[in-house]
Amino acid sequence: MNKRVLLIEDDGRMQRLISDYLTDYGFDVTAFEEPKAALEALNAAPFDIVVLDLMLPGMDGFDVARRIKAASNVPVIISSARGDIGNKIHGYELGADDYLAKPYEPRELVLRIEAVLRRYDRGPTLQVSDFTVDEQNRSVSMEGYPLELTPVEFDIFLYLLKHRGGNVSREQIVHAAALDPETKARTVDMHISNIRLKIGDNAKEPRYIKSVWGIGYRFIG
Amino acid sequence: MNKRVLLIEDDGRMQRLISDYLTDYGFDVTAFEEPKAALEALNAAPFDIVVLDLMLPGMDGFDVARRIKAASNVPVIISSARGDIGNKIHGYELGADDYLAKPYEPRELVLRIEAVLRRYDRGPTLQVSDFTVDEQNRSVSMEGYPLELTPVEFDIFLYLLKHRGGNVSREQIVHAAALDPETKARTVDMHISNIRLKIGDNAKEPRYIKSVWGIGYRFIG
DNA sequence: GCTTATGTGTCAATGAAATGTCAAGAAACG
DNA sequence: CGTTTCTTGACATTTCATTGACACATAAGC
Repeated sequence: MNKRVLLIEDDGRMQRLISDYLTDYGFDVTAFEEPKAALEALNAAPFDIVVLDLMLPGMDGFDVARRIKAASNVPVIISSARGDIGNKIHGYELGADDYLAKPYEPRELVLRIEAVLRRYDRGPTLQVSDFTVDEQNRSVSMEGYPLELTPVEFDIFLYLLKHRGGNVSREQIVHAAALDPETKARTVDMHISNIRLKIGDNAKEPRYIKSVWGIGYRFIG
Repeated sequence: MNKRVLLIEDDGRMQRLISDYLTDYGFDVTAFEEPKAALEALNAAPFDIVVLDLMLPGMDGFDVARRIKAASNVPVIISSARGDIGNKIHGYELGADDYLAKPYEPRELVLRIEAVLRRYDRGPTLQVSDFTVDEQNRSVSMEGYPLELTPVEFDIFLYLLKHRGGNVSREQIVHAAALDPETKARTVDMHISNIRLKIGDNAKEPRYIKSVWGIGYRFIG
């Protein structure tokens, strides 16, 4: 099954060139000049990846990228005029998965697309201690066996893993899991308690999540 | 305070290029061609991030990465020859915080470094005598081994370290640890006593915290 | 040197505060 | 609706902070 590419590019000549090239390399390409139409298409049918040209008419390119990322978690590759460093930074902040400066070789685009898709197929797995985390899929496994963490538990656990070795306050945890800032300390403790249950840890002799009195918690690898 | 980057790269031309570029962007760069020397430097002084080139002489790059991660929880960005996907996966499994395929734009490296550092957001670490203090994390380690100080003990110890060589009164300590101003002298003594226990010091022949009769205490480095 | 007043070290008891977990209910989800 | 997830109060438990008590150390005066 060919991968489906959504191409948003206003220059007709360029669009045809890229489109043909990608098709030759076995992609199914759907191209739009209008970002609005592209967004509708994205809602109507799933795509595997979006290639977005930032120089677009009628709508700010960043806005398009933001909408795409808000609507789905499809990977996005942004292209724009060479040397536009501000855009480059902005692109990454928007969560673009790769960035390509114009003019570029079509072959380069193919490589980037393949690289990004590979990353997505098996999301960048974070490996810490006995745990493997696929951030894209929001899944965690422990020594190969999947853990069933709730959304909040996942966010908290991921935050702890990323700060392994360091102390993490309850405030940080509340923020990391996007909880109501007014959330009580006991709530965080409860989530930790539940996580500990699921990973077979206990508070008194922790193998993974240690309580730090007066501070919060710490993941010990 | 500039972020400190430890660069491990065996190609001299490349090393100079990257080094200069990072310096321009406000990083303090220490570069090594030999991984062994780099590991020693890492033990001697704290770095905020390590940039490691996998193609290294005399030692397997993976082994270096493993040792770095084993020795400290400093973030690591790995770079290696393009398309070496096996390495890429392997890199992530080692706990590398990001991966960069060669050849890459120096600017790209800067972006990745900033992204990783943002994720880590470590407070600056204070290094005094045998102790390393992360003020932000409120954690202390002694010769690499973590100390378990209570909140008040931490505040007091930090204050002593910051005033190493100088005398510190009980009143100052009470103030520094945000204790009730009415707190009795004996309370401060007790905290000092407990701290001394935890750092293996004793009152009579102090190696770290010396009592100054009639005045208070002094940290002797 | 001896005495005395005062400072310091640490034990042990107490009270204060943080944490672990239960269980009940509220909120989100399908 | 029924189920899952999230939140929070309640209570037990743990850990910490404080302080008096008393031994010991130090400085100053005689």
